Amino acid sequence: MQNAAATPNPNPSASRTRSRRGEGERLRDEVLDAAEALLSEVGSEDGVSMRAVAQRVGVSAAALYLHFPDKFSLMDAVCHRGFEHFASTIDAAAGSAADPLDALRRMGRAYIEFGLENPEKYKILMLQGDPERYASLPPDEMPGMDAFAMLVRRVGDAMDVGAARVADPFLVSVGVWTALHGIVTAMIVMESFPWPPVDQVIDQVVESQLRGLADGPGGPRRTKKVANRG
Amino acid sequence: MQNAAATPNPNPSASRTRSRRGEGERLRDEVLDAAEALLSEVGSEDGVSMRAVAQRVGVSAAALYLHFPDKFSLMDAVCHRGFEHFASTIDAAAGSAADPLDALRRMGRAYIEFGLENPEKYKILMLQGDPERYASLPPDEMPGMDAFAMLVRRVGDAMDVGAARVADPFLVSVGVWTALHGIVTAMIVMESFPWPPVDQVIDQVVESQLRGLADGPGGPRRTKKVANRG
DNA sequence: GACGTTCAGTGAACGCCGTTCACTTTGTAC
DNA sequence: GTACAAAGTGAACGGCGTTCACTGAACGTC
Repeated sequence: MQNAAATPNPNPSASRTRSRRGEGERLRDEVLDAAEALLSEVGSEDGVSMRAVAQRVGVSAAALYLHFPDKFSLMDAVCHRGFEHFASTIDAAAGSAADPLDALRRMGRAYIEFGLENPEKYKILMLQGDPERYASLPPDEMPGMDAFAMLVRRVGDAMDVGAARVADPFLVSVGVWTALHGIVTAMIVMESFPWPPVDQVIDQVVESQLRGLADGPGGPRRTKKVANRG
Repeated sequence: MQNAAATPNPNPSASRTRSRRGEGERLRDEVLDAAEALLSEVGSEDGVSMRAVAQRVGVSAAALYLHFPDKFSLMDAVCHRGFEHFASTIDAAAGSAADPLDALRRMGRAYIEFGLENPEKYKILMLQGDPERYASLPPDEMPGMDAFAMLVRRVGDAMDVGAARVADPFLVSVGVWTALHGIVTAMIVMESFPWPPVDQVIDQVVESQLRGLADGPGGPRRTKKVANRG
């Protein structure tokens, strides 16, 4: 029985030379690289130990604490580095859209694709919420908050130009986002579920959300009160 | 800084007397009770250690291994005990419905409520998927599979009586379920998100899924091919 | 070129964890 | 009374995150 974390260092310590004076930050990047590689090899946060990361870099475990106060911060940094362009990627996807509703459709696809391409990071960032440290952050420092703000804006746009029913854009955005989040989460975690082809699932979720947004001649089935929020 | 797991045994060992011959199973239930209590106090699987469970029961840590081969099995048993009536609760919710579409609405609400009332267990069961052990289970042994099968049947019913657009019931059910799952997951994990009142969110998600299901005079915006699946 | 400082990093330890195993205690059947 | 099996113990193993006193090299200064 093999354990990926126990695999001897593929980049052994012999190769690493101590940083020169003033180059201490070099280690920080090396650590992030090693942690990221280890994470995607092992697939879960628990499988990535500080000792294993250190060994792969070719450094003692204590050295990691020169740059990260604890393991949580290290994993956090890894994930944030991976999600640096999350919001902009999603927003860019909307760029080539024909109309605001189409923009939302493209954003939805981009969100799901991004999540499925970075499963370990998505899991850690969005599912691991250590209530003590994460959940107590101010809302605007939460992981996908900038991406969410864009979604709210886009939903508002769609309503402004009459492409979507008038409703509370915040509430609608919560619905859209949780639906996207649900599909990413479920597909990541429950690998053995007999998922239909991913494109079909994306279509199903995104389209049904959009149908909900823009219901045509039938008119709204229910009136929602419009509210303003941050 | 206090650690709930380190709290001294509120049911100290003095009170427990060794089981009589043939009563070994007694310990099993006591362990499950203690683990469940600890889990809901601490809120995460990691916070529940075998030693802490044992201490609370008033027994050595090794004794737990007489009834559970490892920690995973213990947590699994705790969660399954909590979710024993998951499927039936959800199905019961549909019982009093006026029509098949209303039945789906009530099931959705029941699903979300059940999840929000058992957050730790929902997290472990649905989010912790240890790929090595869980994900490789045969599909019909996955946690909520019986509940999902009911959903597929109900969606099929709605289509049969003409209450919903004709489509692939399996695919539609995946969409409905992932949406419900998304909202439960997100609300459990991201506590500090400025959630709208839970009833509004439930309405938003469930209704938009149902609007997608039953689109009236406008007719289907897109045709889906109908497929059959186990 | 010796000196002190400071940066970059080490090695051993602490207390926790899941798990194992040789062992004891206890009740019962013969 | 004795043998046996069930019920449970205690100490240990290796791994974990983290801390802390310490070291060796590089640099500015005299």
